[in-house]
Amino acid sequence: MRRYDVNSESAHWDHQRSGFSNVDKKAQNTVTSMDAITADLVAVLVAVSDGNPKIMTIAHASALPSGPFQFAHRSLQMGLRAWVEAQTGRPIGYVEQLYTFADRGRTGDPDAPHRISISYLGLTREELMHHGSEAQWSSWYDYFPWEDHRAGAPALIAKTIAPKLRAWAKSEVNSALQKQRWRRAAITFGLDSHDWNEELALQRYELLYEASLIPEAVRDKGDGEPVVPGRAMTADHRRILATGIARLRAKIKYRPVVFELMPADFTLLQLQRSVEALAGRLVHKQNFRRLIEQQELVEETGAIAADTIGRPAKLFRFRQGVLAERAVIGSKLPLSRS
Amino acid sequence: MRRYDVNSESAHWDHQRSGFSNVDKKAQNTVTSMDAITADLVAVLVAVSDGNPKIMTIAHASALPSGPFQFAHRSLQMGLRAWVEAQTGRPIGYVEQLYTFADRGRTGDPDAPHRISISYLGLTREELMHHGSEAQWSSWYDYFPWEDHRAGAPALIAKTIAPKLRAWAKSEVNSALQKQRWRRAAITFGLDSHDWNEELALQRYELLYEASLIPEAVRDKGDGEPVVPGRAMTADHRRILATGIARLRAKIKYRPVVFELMPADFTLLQLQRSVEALAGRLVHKQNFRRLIEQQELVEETGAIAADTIGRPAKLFRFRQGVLAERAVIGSKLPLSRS
DNA sequence: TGGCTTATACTTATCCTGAGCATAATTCAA
DNA sequence: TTGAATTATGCTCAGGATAAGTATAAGCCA
Repeated sequence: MRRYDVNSESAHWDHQRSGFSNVDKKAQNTVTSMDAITADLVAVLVAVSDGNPKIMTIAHASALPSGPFQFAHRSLQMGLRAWVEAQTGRPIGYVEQLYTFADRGRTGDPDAPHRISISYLGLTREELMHHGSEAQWSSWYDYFPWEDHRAGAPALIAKTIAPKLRAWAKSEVNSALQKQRWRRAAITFGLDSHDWNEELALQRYELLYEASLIPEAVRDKGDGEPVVPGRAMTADHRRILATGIARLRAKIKYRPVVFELMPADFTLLQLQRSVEALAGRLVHKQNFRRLIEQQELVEETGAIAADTIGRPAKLFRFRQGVLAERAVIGSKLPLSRS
Repeated sequence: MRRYDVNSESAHWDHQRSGFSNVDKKAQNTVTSMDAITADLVAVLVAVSDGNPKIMTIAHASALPSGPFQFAHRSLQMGLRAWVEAQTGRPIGYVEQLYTFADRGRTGDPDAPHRISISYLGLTREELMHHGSEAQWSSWYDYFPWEDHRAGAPALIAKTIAPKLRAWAKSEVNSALQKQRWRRAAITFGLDSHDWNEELALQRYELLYEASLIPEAVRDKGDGEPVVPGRAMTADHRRILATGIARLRAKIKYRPVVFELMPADFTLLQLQRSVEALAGRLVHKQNFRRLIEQQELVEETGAIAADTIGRPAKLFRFRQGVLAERAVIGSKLPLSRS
């Protein structure tokens, strides 16, 4: 049974054996040409500005910032931090590891040496960046136009994606698998009375890749035709970005990470707009406020927002205390006392 | 501000710069002696039997199964799958990546070549294993005796851990940091009116390591005295195990992964016992059943459990359908319709 | 001033959760 | 054979969280 998970590699389910055994562990401290690999650190560095989610890109917005993990780095995360600081001139607050990829199939060349990509999600404020390098901010919806549902489901889903996926499903001869293909499409893209689930960003990308509807698939597999809009990236960077988006969308629901993207003072509407930008959908204003306040995530600064339209809003700041208080995560087990 | 997260590396917060830049990406396809590293795959392979959580270990239960990632492997996950199949004689169902570590500080030798550990969590049924190799099953509470709260908080927390952590906090001269140390101890170990949170397994291990109360810390750092019971492991394997435990404890709450550990047919009590074994705490029986049934995770087989004490229980099986239906994860955002 | 915009308070029905009571169906030992 | 022990299962009940909306406040601008 194939599984889809935010964290899953595309797991081909063949059962080939290899000579891999845990017994011969002794002689592995020497780097042989067979085992030697290189590791890249890849960053999904996120900011929000003007109510849009941005990511840092390089090479004319065609790649995520990445660089080799080097001997000088004491640890992976420090390697990444050092690199981001060199880019931005400032330390970033929040960094978490995303996923480690090593899929030769994705690079085209089957004889290529193993190259591992260790990807990270980083959150920062755009204001902290100094420009001028080849690095720039790009909206992540440039790469995933089907992910922005703030103004309703984008037209391209009904117009392009759904029909193409239906055709892709139909092209499978086995009728059970055919049904399964369409079911998967319907679930991930919210078709056929299924609700849209913003957390499935990675699954959607994987599906479009499998159906050969995006440039990366055509490039890697040599078949199909890229018909779905959205800017591609080098190597599997767009896949890594999808992983980051999915992770962040899941995380903002149970951890106060949005504040990493906010200025020190903000109104509740600004906060809401940031959340909406990340989630790609709108939230209920009054209930959003109730949620924020009841969780005691913020406190009033006393000041009032200037130069606004409509009734001026109070300014809030993040209550630093919660980071220490809240190791507590929501338990969904019906615990017993005794 | 230091953060604690299930996924965080122990992040030393110094701001050293390095020569790491994303500009010199071109010449990186050749493996130089500086950049060359080796990658190990490490598996936290979990089963439940006799109501206890087991992990597969090697080397007389002192290490997690691990082996080098080799050229023959098409992808990381396939390398791991191949390896586990060779060990168990059967494919495993559920595999997910845990974390990638590369912390030289933990190996003792500061000049050691970079060695990356890519760890995975795998779930299986003990019955599927063939024995006879150096591999064996061990209860994970042998390594983390303070994690089992099924019979109430273990005595060693109040008797040994809490006093030692208090002393560790006191040994800090800066009074603010001193307070912070104790606060952290209290939160992670459920002291001072804080509730026990079973998901903080990794944070607890990290704390004991920092406080030099376990053998690994003494081995790596050369100070302190290991006073807390619990079997140690080679390298940072116990840390990886803690990561796996934390991940699994979090995951059983929102994904139906427990069933990977169950036989085909089971009673609801058996299911409950498995969850309790993993979570390390007891759950409310009636509410647990309501939760399971309301989510339509299981269906009756029609049969009835034999050879039991008390009223015989119906047998259930996992409804395979849910894996296809439930891409849906709980949304905690107050979404709006319009 | 009236209309537009945003902020914020409050209401209402519904669902979910924690906690426990009550009863059913067995085994086992006196 | 009876009752204690043990497990299974049905049901209730209160409180809190959630979804959805109504109502009012406080600014701007034409």
